[in-house]
Amino acid sequence: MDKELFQKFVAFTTAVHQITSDISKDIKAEALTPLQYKILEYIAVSQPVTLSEISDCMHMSMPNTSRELKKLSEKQLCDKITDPADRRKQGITLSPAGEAMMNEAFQHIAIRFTERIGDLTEEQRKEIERALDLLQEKVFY
Amino acid sequence: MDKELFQKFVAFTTAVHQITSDISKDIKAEALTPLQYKILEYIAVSQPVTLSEISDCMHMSMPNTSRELKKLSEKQLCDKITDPADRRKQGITLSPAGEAMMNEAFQHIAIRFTERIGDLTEEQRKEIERALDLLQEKVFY
DNA sequence: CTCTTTCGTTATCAAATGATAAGTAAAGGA
DNA sequence: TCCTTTACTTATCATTTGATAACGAAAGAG
Repeated sequence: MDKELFQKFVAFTTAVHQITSDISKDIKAEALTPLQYKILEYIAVSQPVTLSEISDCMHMSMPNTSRELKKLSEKQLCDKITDPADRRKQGITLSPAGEAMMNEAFQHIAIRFTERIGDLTEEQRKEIERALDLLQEKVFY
Repeated sequence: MDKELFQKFVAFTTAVHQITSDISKDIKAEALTPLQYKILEYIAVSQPVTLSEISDCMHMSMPNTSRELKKLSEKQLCDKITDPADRRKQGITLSPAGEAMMNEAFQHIAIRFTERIGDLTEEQRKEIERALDLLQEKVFY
């Protein structure tokens, strides 16, 4: 019953949400809804992905997932490749245009991130890296 | 241009979003929309708060903020108190019922958090606490 | 070859959220 | 006093997102 630790956890996750939302606020590029952007982000880091996986991880129903993915395909931002081993499944990847868009988005985020930690020493960055590793391994796995 | 650090940052924030969303998935209690829940969460940690502050921090327009807050008031989950020093302003707080609801929500989250870190030693928890403090101070401030 | 299950689609409807225009009331300055 | 700005409200409309029913096509089991 680590009450203090839990409170820090809550405050921390709140701060992470706040900062990432600030940092990527006006990013959601050309003609993308917030949901669509999030889906692209997910595809970008988990490529290749199946529709069911997106549906599970993002807590959305298959029909809605299918609809949004269709829109993304129509915008030429992602590709669907039917799995030859099981033709019901589709491997979804970013298209070259999708990669380009996400790279640009990540670059904007990278710039703001750099501003944020700009005045830290090399030693402090190492510390931060260790902290990130630790938390990701023990808490956010 | 700390590329590796930035990549860890992205992976980390993604993981935090993923885990917090998993952890608080089926929480959004009785007759609350996701937005309304987030607003309550914000009020809970920043009490008392003005409408403009909510509007700013949550990146929503004043009219929409006003509308959602009206709904929350009608549900008796928060109170508005006109600032006697400037009667245009309203200090918004959780009502007793709102406090109760958020406490319950936080307890559910606390339980899942405890499950998550249940098998760690006291020493490891101290480490985690230090890591949270460090990151919050240097990165997510 | 049926039967069932898995993976995905299409269509449709309802609810939540975003955007904008117009208005009120208090505060503050000239 | 009059004018401007700030804080918030009300009303309205468009878009996004969520939920559900019904369907198709491939895979796997018996």
